[in-house]
Amino acid sequence: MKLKSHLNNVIQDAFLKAGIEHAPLSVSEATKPEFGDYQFNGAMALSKKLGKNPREIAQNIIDHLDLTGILAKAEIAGPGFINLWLNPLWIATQCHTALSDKRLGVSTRENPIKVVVDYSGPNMAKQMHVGHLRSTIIGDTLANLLTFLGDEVIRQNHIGDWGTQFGMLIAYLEMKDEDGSVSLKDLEQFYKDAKGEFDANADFADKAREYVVKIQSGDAHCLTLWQKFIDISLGHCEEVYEKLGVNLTREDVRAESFYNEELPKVIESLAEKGTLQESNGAQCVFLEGDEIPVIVQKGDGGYLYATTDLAALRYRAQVLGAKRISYVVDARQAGHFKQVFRVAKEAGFVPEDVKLEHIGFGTMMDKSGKPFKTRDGGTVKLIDLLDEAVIKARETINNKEDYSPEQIETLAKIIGIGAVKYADLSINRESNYIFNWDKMLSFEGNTSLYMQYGYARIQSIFRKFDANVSGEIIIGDALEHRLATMLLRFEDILERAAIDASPNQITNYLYDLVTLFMRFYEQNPMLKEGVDEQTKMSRLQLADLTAKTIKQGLDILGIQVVDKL
RNA sequence: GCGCUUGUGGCUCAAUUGGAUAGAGCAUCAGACUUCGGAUCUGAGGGUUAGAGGUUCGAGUCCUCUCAGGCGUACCA
Repeated sequence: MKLKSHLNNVIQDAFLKAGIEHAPLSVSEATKPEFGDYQFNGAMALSKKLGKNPREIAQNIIDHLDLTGILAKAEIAGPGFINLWLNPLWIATQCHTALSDKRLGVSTRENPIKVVVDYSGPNMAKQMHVGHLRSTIIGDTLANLLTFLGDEVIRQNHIGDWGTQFGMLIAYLEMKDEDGSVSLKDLEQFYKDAKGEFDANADFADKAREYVVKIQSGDAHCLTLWQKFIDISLGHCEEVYEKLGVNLTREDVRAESFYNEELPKVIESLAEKGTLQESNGAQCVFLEGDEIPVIVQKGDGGYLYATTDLAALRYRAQVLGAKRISYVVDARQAGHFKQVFRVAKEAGFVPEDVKLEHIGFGTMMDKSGKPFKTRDGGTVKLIDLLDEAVIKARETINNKEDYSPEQIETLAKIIGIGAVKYADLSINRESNYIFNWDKMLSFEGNTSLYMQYGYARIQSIFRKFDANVSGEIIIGDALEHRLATMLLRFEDILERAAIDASPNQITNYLYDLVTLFMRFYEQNPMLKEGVDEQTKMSRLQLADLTAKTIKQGLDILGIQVVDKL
């Protein structure tokens, strides 16, 4: 239900009838219940243009407003606000329709586009650490969201599988263990050991350097070893994705090395366009207004990540045909992407109409506000963090005696992983955020557990009711009115979140929805004595739609629900 | 130095992108029918939105300056 769009049409219609010529202006949600459901503030904005006082304009609009369909009432307030009340009958009908729809009334795009979402991007030389968490879950949510709305989403996992450190790693792999599966169990340690050997053993260091050259020149033996190393390392990542419930597969992997043979061509193309300049031995693109150039080829002939990113941009725009390319990468790389995007457009690698965006995010901090580290200052492995989340979740539910150990385990995973993801997704993407176990695993406040509790509570009602729900939805009081309206806002919220790539708009909505439902639940009994049949059926349907909306919303965030907590 | 970015109750975060009296949750205090799941709900106190100017009908939001923090600043990714 594109609620706002419907309301805007009504307003626009009134514009026409009132003889106001102006580009469409949008309604917004009312800031308070006393001010109705929606408000239109355009009269004030029009005041200067039309040379009339805003209240007069507002009155003119109201006089021509259709109050027979969506709207029930409109009032002028303050300097020229128009407060709008939705028609309860209309709301009820829409909720009823949404309930019978698998997509809860959310339409699919009329004009879907191809969108590349680049996220996660772990380095194969090391185990995934907390630094990859945000990219992985924000990116996955964005991909889920756009898929749900109907876009053709192409997930791209730009893994780091190339570079000098791989010479060292595969040389060590060969020396240490033919099979590889044993010694790679702990990649972090493997890396440290290899580095240790590199520093201590001159022969080994030579061999490592030799291997770098060999891989890059396509030596079959070295490439086989390298491939083996990547396979195992990627396997570790997939274990993490599995635990996280993230929808990334091998098919989504387009590694750095995938673009290798494109790199010289990128340089060539830039040279042809005449944008390339040599500076201190390196090949650079100087952008107007930027002091620092984009270096695309080092003095020694090697390529840099800007080169790879340019190749990837060209591939995504020209081969994959993407119209929107979103990079979910740490905010600190804003400068890099700004430059690379400009170069890509100016060089014609990416057509003008393709939207390039860097979806930046802040750093994860500990309780004291410092970057998240282990006690001894090392990076926290993602897998350890997730395991700890499950353990902590288990502690919060260990007083449940009617569950089997298996059920507890399943529940702990859903709660623990959900908490980690929700905590991250529920804060503004661009700011740093404080990682706090106690807060994220709480039943209170804006947490996944509170949403899951709300959902389970509704399921409990239906377990008890255990019959078919039928009949109409009747908006009986102000709370039902608000709840029903909130439910109809779902699509608008998703749409907004998709445009801004900001999952926290979804979590904010879900939190408001669940809070509202809890109040409704306290005040509007369904199965208690003395509730007439019609009211019962109506309220049950509102509860049902609430539960389905929570479930769908969390599903987009990659978080599961359970019928019983 | 230059550039980007952040600053909102004691703490953690919102604020529909310029709208009405800046909202939640923790924490504190006070309440709720022998509970459709009390893992809940209701209420109270707590704010000069870092500071100073400006733009306009209207500013937490936009502009300028100041203060304080974070990050980035050519051959790592």
